[in-house]
Amino acid sequence: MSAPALQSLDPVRATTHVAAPYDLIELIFFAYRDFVGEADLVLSSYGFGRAHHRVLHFVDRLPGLTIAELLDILRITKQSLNRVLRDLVEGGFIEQRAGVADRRRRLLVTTRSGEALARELARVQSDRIAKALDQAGEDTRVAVTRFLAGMVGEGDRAHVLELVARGRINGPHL
Amino acid sequence: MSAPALQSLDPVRATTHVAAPYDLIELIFFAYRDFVGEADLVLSSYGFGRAHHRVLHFVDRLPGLTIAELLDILRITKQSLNRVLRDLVEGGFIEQRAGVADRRRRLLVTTRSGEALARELARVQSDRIAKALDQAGEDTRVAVTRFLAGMVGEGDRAHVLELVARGRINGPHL
DNA sequence: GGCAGTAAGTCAGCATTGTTGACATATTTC
DNA sequence: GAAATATGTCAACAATGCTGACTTACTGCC
Repeated sequence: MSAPALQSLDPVRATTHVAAPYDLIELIFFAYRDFVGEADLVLSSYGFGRAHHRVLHFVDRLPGLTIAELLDILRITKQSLNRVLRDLVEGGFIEQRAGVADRRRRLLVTTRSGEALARELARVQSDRIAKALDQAGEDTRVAVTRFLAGMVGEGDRAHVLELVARGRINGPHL
Repeated sequence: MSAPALQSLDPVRATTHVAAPYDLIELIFFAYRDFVGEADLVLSSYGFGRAHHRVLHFVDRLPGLTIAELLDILRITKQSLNRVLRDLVEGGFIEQRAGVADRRRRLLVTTRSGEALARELARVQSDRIAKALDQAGEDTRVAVTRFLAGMVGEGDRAHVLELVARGRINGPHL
């Protein structure tokens, strides 16, 4: 926090407040609407929805992911997860393997076609992000990355950053 | 686009690609999940959901909004909108007035309690944004605003920016 | 004045994706 | 062997999208 006490000492701001970032609240809505909307179009041609996308994405990025870890990432119930996971497995996009150390665990991995779909979806989203970063100018990427990380709940932030880094280690996927 | 042709001329990048921004794809997911999740908690104590929030928010920000404009913002069908709008009207959070020039139009405005709820929800989201901006350092706000605007579909961007500006004109709401 | 077009409301039914609760199975750990 | 753990499954329900069809009220225009 950068010197919050200054605010009440500043005569101009003493009786007023910092304007609430309504522009950002609204831009987050519109940006997210269009960001996921474009992927939805691709997904619907496969008979899948947004929930399938999330599962496929994280399995592609974190091969060997378990059900428990996925539930923790998505914050949904296992019944909801199982419904979409079943579609993906039956469609030949995801495979399950028994864990090595613990055979109760199901390690999830993408098949060739699952990987292809995940990458296709990531490409349309990456293109949109790349254009937005490009238009926004220098240093934007670092600022945006920090901002988004700061938007994640404090208790979960370290875990999220670790997951994102884990995904990166698996390579740029290109 | 900053000199995309350079990429194929750069010997280091000639056979490879720019790494896809997987970190940003994932951070957008986690940031949005927690951003709306916190508001959902408040909403559920009123028996409302995310869809009610969106309607209430934009009506509070753009008093006198018509059904047609709201449908264009939310990109849902009038049947979906009507379901949640009816809840908000019956709950005494939104009022409808006949249009002045065109009496077919319903001008939507928040009641006192509707305004209070809208502001309460905006406050928790503003607080999260303010903290994230603060942690991310100087110049972040401009960069993030530009980035988010760039994420909006090109065809809709001018309209979105106009709406956001229109909302701002109504005052800082504090 | 009457008629076409427009803004909005409504009914019915359905899909996706979230929820609870209860219970089953396989495996590990103690 | 018993308890705990990881996962799967059945059933029912809620929120929020959708399509299609039809109504009502009002405006604009010939």
